[in-house]
Amino acid sequence: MAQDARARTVTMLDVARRAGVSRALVSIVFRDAPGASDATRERVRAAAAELGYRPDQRARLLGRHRTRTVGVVFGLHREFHGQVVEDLYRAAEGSGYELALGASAPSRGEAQAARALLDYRCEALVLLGPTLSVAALEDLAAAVPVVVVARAVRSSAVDVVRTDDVAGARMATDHLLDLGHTAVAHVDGGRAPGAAERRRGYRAALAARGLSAGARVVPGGLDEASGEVAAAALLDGRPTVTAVTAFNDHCATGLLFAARARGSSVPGHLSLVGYDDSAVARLGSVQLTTVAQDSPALATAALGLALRRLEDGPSTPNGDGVRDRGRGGDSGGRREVVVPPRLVVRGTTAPPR
Amino acid sequence: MAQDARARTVTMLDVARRAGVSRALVSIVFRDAPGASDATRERVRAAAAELGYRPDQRARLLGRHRTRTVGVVFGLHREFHGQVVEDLYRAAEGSGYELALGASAPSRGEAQAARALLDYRCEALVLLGPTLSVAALEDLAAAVPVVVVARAVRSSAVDVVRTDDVAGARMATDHLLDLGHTAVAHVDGGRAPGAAERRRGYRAALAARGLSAGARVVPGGLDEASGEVAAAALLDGRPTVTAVTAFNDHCATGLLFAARARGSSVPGHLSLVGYDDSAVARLGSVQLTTVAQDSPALATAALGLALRRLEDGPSTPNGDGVRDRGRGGDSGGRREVVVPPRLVVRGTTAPPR
DNA sequence: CTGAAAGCGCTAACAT
DNA sequence: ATGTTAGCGCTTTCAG
Repeated sequence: MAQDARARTVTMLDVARRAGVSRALVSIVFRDAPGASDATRERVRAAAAELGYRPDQRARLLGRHRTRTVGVVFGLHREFHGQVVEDLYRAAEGSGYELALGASAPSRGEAQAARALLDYRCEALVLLGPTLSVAALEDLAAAVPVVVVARAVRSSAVDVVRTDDVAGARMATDHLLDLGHTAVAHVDGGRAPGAAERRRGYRAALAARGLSAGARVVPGGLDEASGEVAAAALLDGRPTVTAVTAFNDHCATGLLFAARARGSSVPGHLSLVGYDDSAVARLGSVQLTTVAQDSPALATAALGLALRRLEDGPSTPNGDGVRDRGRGGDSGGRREVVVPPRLVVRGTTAPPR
Repeated sequence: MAQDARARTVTMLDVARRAGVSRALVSIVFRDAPGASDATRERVRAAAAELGYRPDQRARLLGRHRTRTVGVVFGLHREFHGQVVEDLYRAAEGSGYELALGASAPSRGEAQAARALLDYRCEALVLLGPTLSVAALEDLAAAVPVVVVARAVRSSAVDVVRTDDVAGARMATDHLLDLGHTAVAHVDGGRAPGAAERRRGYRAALAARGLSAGARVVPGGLDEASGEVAAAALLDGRPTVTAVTAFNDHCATGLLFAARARGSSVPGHLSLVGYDDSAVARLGSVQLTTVAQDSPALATAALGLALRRLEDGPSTPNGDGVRDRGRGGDSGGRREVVVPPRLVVRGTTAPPR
């Protein structure tokens, strides 16, 4: 029963006729706007259902002056981004706003994704761990409110929501130090968003115990392969460290595999802490000690900031209370929400032996 | 220099005025339609650039009768989907069609994602490994051409593009059998797309050597945790198998960790084959033998089928040659493209000892 | 090559 | 409560 002749698109007028009312009435019903009796609403909805009518979003958004759509740019290959996107959907539910996704990947730039989203007239942009230059971000911010998630951008043009990575890395390092380790290395994330902060947290922890001299930052990255490379630097020859904090769980996993492949047991010979509390970290047979980011909180805050910008627009001089120009003299008072991380102690960390 | 007063949206008319031409001209230029001198095009583009004009996609799509947009539904937490989506973008480049993303996740159903895409009037839908019922798929297919990727849907309502999973699983199993293993188990993917085929390929390989009696299918899944659970079933007590094929690399990774945690070496005590050739599989310290799916081919074929449906629409009775109603008497002749898998032999498989 | 004009499927005043 | 009527920003035909 394959209906090959695609039915002509059902329009509002069709529904109106079917229900014996005017088009405006149908519009009212579908917008849940006041001005229609319950009986009519019922009738219209029934007619629509029978015809399989669904309002055309393009037309809706065009007619309305606002799209009430927030664009989200995320990395297709970033596990953590998937989590945040899911939480953003949750956060958007019932907010009256829709989400539009723009994917970035090695072969598809973030700028391109963002531009495409703007072409659909998203009213705001949420960028997950963007690697865009500050100039590029400000460029986007010139068009719509921009919220950067998981990267500490120092620009008065964008809002920022991020985990306190300095604190996170510090917790991880302190945990190792508390266990008695004195030779702790950090495999960093290079130029990845958050990497600088995590390096800083690591160094701060060492400094606080007068161990700065022993700081050892090894080049890493955000995938497993980078952890593997770091393992070579760290473990080949006579091992000089007994513990490592890695940029993230992926990196830590690579390191873990590589360490075990070399016969060094974790946490026997080497203690290891990751970051992000990913799926692997939770495995019973991995039990990676890690620093968890509160993705729901990040998502909620990000969407919250975006919506606040939209609601207290420049066109609404006197908002309903909350004013966001709190500090400095810069117009708009860009905001930064910093979410605390949480250390999850599992099985890859133990006292040195 | 934060410009707080968002500039009023720049419209085509603004560009026209600035360039000293008519609106129609601007339209022509931006559509790359014939009817404007090179000099004029230049002038219009310049004016647009100065004003930062970007055509409004909503209006564009509304005015045009076609949206030339293909909707893609993918799983936010499926690493392989990310790969295919990236390849779909590549495939779409220069095709004259745009992609619109709809994400599914535990908290956001595929149907919901698909519906949202249809509300934007996508002309076709590409669904990656959907878990939707056949009825639901046919429902969608009633509205637009639907291409299902990575799942063997037996319905005349949708086109299908998939890896030959039976062959893939068989290659994996044969490889183990060729190495001399006789006790080979399969950790399956339950009800996941492709799981049934992979079970079948596994069984076929055993049957071909008269080993059917020793077939052992262990319940698994598509994440690491499922592999871990399977490991318990397989390795606790006296191990009864010397080799395992897993539903995918994630599952295999869980199994690998769990096996090593139990002190059974891979491939020493246990040979292991995954599926998908994911990032972890390629790690130097993992070197997982696996079955690779040709993601670029899948993406290209999927988009190709979708576009073919759109171009040889029912409204174009006599296409430019290719006819897709080849077999059976069903209207439309649904197509299926089966892409061959490729066995990648690495280090987790070895002869039994 | 240009300008006028109808229409895409809605929304949102404004009348009745 | 219900109908009428302009738009929204663009595409596309058609006569200049």
